Amino acid sequence: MFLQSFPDQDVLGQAFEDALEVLQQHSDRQMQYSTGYKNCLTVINHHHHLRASPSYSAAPSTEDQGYSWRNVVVSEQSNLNGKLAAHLKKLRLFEYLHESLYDPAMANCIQWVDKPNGVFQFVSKNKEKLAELWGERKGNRKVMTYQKMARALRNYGRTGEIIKIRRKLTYQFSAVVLQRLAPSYFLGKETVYHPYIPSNQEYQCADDWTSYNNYMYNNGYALQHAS
DNA sequence: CGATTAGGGATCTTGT
DNA sequence: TACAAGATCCCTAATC
Repeated sequence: MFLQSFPDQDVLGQAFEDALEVLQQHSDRQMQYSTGYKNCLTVINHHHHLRASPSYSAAPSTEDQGYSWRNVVVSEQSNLNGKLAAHLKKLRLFEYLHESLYDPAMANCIQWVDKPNGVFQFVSKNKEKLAELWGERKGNRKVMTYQKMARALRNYGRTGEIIKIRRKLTYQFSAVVLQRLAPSYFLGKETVYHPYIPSNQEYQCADDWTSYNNYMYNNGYALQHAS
């Protein structure tokens, strides 16, 4: 549904260039990123003016009615040569997590469980490291911990950006968030979103959903859903 | 049992 | 000033 309004290659390329320019101009502020790709992705996420507004009224889910698109409206009203502040709105937690999921360097902290459906899982051993980096990115006074980060994550449960999956350290992005942040969105591909439906059957996934996880959770998981 | 993980109320902080 | 989006603190419960 987004395809009609999706920018062509030239426009997208220009968006990347503009994004880089924005980042260079503000490299001393929030944009303390490690790679150019992440920089571009984050900034371009905010180039909503490149898309036609009707896309948003066609949002497929009703669960996110509570989500505020105020910032989107602000972005639509601005342009790259003008109100940069609108594009530099604070990075949000779910954006950071999504970004990390595409960063190979973070694979030891967070990874996809079911990528097409936005299901991801923190790595128990290194989840605190991810939280620390999140805190550093935000420039918090104190060290961010997984416990505090998870508290923010639980708040997403109310607004629907991310919901908790009944599996250890596992969460799922909402369809809207996934569409908004997924790189495939920028490549002009559509993705079909399937809300996570737990079953007693063994979870099958092409990713690293290995015997370790099966060993850890399968039994208890089945029991939980039997009740 | 002890360590993790999960959930949520209350309050504070920061930026718009 | 009001509100958003956490951040922080803290306590309890469930699970491993």
